[in-house]
Amino acid sequence: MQRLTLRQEQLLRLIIHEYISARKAVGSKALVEHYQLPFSSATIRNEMAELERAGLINQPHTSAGRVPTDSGYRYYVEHLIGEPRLAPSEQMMIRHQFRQVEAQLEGWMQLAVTLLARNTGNVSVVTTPRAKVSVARVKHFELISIQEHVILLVLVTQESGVKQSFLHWHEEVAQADLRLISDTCNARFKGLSAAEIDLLSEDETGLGRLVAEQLSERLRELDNATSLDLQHAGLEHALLQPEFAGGQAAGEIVELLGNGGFLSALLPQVQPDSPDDVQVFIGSENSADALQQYGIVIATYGVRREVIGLIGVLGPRRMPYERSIGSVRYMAGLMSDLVGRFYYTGDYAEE
Amino acid sequence: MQRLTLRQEQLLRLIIHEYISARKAVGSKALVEHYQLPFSSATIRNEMAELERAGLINQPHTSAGRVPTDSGYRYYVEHLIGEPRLAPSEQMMIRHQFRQVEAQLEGWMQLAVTLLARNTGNVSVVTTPRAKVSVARVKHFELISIQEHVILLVLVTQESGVKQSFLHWHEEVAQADLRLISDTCNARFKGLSAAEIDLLSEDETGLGRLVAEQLSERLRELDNATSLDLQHAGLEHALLQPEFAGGQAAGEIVELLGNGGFLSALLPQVQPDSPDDVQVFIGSENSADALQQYGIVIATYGVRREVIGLIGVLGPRRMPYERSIGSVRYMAGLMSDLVGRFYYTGDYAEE
DNA sequence: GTTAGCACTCGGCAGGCGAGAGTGCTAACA
DNA sequence: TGTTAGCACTCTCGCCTGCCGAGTGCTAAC
Repeated sequence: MQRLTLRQEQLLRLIIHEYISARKAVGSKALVEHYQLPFSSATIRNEMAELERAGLINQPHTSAGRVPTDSGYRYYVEHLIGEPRLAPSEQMMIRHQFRQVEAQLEGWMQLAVTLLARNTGNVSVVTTPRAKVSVARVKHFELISIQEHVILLVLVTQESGVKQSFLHWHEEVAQADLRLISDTCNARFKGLSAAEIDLLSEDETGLGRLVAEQLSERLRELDNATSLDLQHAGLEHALLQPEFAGGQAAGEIVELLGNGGFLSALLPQVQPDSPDDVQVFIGSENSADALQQYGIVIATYGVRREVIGLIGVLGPRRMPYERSIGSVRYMAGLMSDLVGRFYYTGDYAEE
Repeated sequence: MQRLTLRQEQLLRLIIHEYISARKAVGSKALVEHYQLPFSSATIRNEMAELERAGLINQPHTSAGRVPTDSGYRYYVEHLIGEPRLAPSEQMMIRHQFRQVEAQLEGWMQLAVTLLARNTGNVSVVTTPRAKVSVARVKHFELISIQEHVILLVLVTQESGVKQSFLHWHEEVAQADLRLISDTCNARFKGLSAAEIDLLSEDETGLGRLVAEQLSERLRELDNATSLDLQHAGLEHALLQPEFAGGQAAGEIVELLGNGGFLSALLPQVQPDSPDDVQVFIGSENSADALQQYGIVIATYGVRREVIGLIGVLGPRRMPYERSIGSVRYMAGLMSDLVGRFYYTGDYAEE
């Protein structure tokens, strides 16, 4: 696509801004008045005709105003907004809020997704960061007596995954005895994968066998954890958008977010290797049918190439891309930072 | 309120059923035709006038059909549906699904809320069961090395609560050393509450002090856990109801469920001491303003009087009460059963 | 290159109208 | 006494119609 003239670009920008905030097709006259342009509406009309020929805007019907097309938004995102950053004051406010919260992953995710939704006025989503390696192996586990018949098993894998589960056993076992069992089993199973434990577990008897079975089961859960779990916030923003106000569309977006449909539609098109870099998908640019009516601003976060999560914003195609991109970029960077410390370095207290 | 005649009761039942399924005001003629009543529409009209005088139904406007009032639904729930039970085949199907899932609380809650939503065609909610005792005390904890600077702390309280958190420490500590530390600290802190640990922690140094601080923090979190956390499912059902289809109402219900507003509005009016017994709140019967437009069917579940959770259904006033009450009662019983075994007895495998 | 003017298009809205559903009342009937 | 048929009346809803205004493209003049 060839580059537009400066005036055309500014015009496109104005059309998009106006359409985003007023959510109805924008006409030449209204545009001139509202922004006090130094041209008459007729001139604007000529330019608009040009933009329409270029496929960047179109009219829903004759004698209506113009509405940006997907390519129009694309041009805007590529050429007209540069690399938006959050204002320093906003960055400070966000960092401040993160300092208030417990230094734990769930808290960070919860806070990030909430702030992002509030900041962009749209639905925002975040996934847990996941290691990319595929076969989980035992690093260490502990057994803790909870109640008469209930034992807690805590498993840590070599990839720093943590998993806990409850064992039920027919008789009470003292904590000291649990320790003996866990010591021998730890020695035996250290470094093994689910399949390898299965081979050994047949030789085990009694509680040891139950432990082996549980370990194997948990490891397999980690292995099969293709389903990154998705958290979202700000759903109410989307429901207030006229695009999704009808019961039909509202139901669709809720289902999309609720049952994993969103992730499985989104994942194939996300480049996992552009850390902290924001990717934008506008309407028909989405490969999955289910996403055709949305605009998506998403980034990966994590540590180097080892653990990767997603964080981003989901909204109607008519979305404040500039602000969204800035916010998502900042949030992804912040989350990468936090997860990095969390996985690899010392205390978070002094910031 | 005085009792109605048999025919009036049947009529009320029909009106409610018809209104629930067809969701528009029901008229005398349509009723006679649809259910092939052995009376003419004129007779039905007379009876309807009587029901209206009793305040059980009313007309939205002259020459419209009749719509049940809150008192109408109340009469229906009290006198016309008895003690609905789920069909045995449905019970079996549900139990079967529970057998497929990991024997853990989160899994059960997730499954229960999903099934309940599907079964009733409405939004369903569930909270974690919480012990009613107020001060948490250490029973046992373990320290597990995760990575160079990261240690996992798993805490079990005397009330069988489990809490985990990550510690960051400036140097690597071998698992064996962690065990030494945890042994001495366990001996020292066993049976203590947050406040009591705070007193001792000043004498501690090094890692022991960090552990003490963390333990105290986690215990306080358990103490202050007034905010039962709420899970919900089936939101899409509500959004498809015409009552909530507008963006306005849709936004309200999402916010209600999303930020704790629902629980804080509901809790004051729920009787906590009627275990497994279903409570119904219809429209204006709800004490909180925010709930006036909803019908709520809710039950407590848990173990004796010690741990109590909520499970139930939220929908428009026009809600299938009979089916909802049956489903909620069954689910609450099932959850009580599961939680009971989980906290107090042996294996769940054989059902 | 810009602008004023003009004829034209079309969505949205208000108003009028008729159909249909529903009601209460009255009088007749079993 | 309870039930029913008939009737006059009311009100909503959907449909049509005509008008208003916003917006457009084109042309001619500056």
